[in-house]
Amino acid sequence: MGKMAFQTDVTRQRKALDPCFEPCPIERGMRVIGGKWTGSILWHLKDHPVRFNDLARQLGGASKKVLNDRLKQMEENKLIKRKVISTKPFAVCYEITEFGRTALDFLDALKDWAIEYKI
Amino acid sequence: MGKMAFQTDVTRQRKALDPCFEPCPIERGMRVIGGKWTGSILWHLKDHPVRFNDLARQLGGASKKVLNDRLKQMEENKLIKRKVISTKPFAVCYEITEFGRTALDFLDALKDWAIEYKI
DNA sequence: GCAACCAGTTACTTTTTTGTAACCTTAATA
DNA sequence: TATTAAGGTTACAAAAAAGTAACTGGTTGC
Repeated sequence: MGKMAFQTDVTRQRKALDPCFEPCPIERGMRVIGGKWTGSILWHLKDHPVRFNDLARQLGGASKKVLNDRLKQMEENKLIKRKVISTKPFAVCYEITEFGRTALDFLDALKDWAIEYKI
Repeated sequence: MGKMAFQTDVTRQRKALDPCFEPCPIERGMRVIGGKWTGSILWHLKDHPVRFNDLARQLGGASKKVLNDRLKQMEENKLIKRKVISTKPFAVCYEITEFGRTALDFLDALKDWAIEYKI
């Protein structure tokens, strides 16, 4: 109770003493892992690398453009890595990085939560 | 290896056998908890109910409209509850629900993750 | 030769989300 | 009496995200 930064009595309010002007860690984390498809993509890569068109097929709803945008953003954020696995028949795969793996625990928790509460 | 739903040999690809046409649990969960400000709002309510304008001040960056939109959406999703605590001087507060509380563990994990990896 | 597959890219439109500013009613304060 | 605060709402503009469809260029199989 003593740690409250403002009064919450009904009749009178003080100004908040500690507004968070910059996004807090939860907000920043969400911007990395919370984008549409981001979690799903990471989840699909957890067991083995996956190739672009396979990913597109597995993520039924995402267009190539959106998928490509998201993959690039995730590579920038070091969650995944793009690898050219063959040049003569040109082939690419995407694999999860060690850093990407650090997010799997809580994606797993999110998955369980969504299932448990029928979201 | 035997559980793979498609071949990943370099030269020839089969169709993916199990595309997820509807969003998977991770995706659905993100749509509930992953919206901009959603996590932060829930976090600010975890210790005690907070009033509308206090929330607006604490979340420095969010406008009243955006905050209001998000609060309504969160109430629809049963994460929070709006309570009129006084009518003569009209006063309202928002409090986290039991269901909302079930998301706190995972938000906590996200917060630690964001801090640990300097996101 | 022709079609199909790979891994995208490009241009464009549509939709969704966010932000801005003004306005509203009631109540209390200076 | 004028101002401020609470808890919003409204109309509108701007920006961001998402979707569509066509197209590329190389390779391989029929």
